[in-house]
Amino acid sequence: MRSTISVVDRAVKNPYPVRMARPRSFDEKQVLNAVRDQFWDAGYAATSLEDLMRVSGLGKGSLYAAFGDKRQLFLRALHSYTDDSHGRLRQVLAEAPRALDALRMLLKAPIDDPTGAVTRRGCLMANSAYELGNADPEVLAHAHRTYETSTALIGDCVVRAQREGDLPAGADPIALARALLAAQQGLVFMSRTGLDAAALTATARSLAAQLLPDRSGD
Amino acid sequence: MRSTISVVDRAVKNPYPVRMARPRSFDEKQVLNAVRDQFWDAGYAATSLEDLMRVSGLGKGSLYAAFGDKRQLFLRALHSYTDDSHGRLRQVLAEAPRALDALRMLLKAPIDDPTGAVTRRGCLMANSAYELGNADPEVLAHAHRTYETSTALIGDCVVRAQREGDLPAGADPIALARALLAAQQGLVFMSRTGLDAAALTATARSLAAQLLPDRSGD
DNA sequence: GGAGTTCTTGACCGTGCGGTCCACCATAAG
DNA sequence: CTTATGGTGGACCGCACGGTCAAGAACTCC
Repeated sequence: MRSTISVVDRAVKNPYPVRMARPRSFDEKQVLNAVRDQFWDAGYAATSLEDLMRVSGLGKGSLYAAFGDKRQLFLRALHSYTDDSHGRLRQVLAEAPRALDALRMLLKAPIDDPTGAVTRRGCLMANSAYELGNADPEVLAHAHRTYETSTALIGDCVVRAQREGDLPAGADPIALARALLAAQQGLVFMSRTGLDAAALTATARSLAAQLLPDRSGD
Repeated sequence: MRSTISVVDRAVKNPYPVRMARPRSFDEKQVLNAVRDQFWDAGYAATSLEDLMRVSGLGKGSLYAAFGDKRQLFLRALHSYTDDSHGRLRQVLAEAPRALDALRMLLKAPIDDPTGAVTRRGCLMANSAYELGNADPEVLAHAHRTYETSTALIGDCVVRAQREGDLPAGADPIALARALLAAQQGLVFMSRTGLDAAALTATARSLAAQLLPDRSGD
């Protein structure tokens, strides 16, 4: 009986069933980050299992035991990415002293990047939707959910900006949020095609000037 | 000597060197169109040679003899696509009685599509830039050139709209053209993720209202 | 009809892929 | 210590891919 009780105690204290054996020698989050970067840089199809083993430092067996096949590992990394992105977005939108500033950041983010290296990678979710959207409905569905969430977050911020008197109260916040999101994705895309920083900046300024007009003079 | 002269004559009249032999049993343009649709629907990596043989109706040998390898065939199809697209863009921009209407069409095009099937495919050039941009500099360079050309065409149209009094004369035409292009790419992208037609329409309207304001009341 | 040339077909090849499996290892409990 | 258990790494497999090639078909010219 003693052993049974001991087993129950252990099950409460840690997730290992019955008995602990050899513990994992890697941190799941670190592996997911490394894998995410690899998929981000090279895309799904162009990333081989060998690449994944190299960047994660794990053997095939470990990867498969821990995450399943390549596609599942990719989906895990993708979810981790979108969760992080939304976390950062929430933070930016919440921390800005004025909501309008936060919204302007959305359009300025793609150009706050001297070398263009960061922006050139684009957004992993967008890249994946483009590469796999036709073939993998789950990726498409996740993209849809992701952008709906982003739209809602930005929409809240638009409402706040309206309350603060920085945006016309009449406009539909969701439509404006979607317009901002579309504009941002467009900017990232143009950066990805190699548009130079100066032109990108001018474009972002033009978009911001018209989608988020300065009403301080009102 | 007679044969030499004959060769010259023939070279002028048709592209076959020296002597005509078995003629091609396919039309190059038709093959390129079929291949383009396949790449468009499935992407580059997800399209196998077998797919290409199926849609073109040709054997491997013929494809390779006529176009080289898979990548070259893809590049040919891509160039054909961008040429056609620019042709249509030129036509739309030139034929519109008022330049502003033509510019509005740019943002409305993604939603003039009841089932969404057409828009869901997105733009082959954009899809390719996303999928291959990291790995194939030539695709990226072609994307860059393509969008520079589009920018120039749209920029001309903006100038015309300014002359016609439909857009503020002060704005930088190129920056506005780039903003419109970015907005359009953003719209196409959101459609690709499965955004429903109603939301897409509202977004397009919101973008058009702010980027191309109605000045008829002025 | 014969000769010469190109186009077509499909069998064939090597490679690299994703995925499986198993022998070995590290750890915890007794 | 022994034993049980889960983690690890790499050898191995089958397959589908992109790409090659040779033999035959289709055509023109003489």
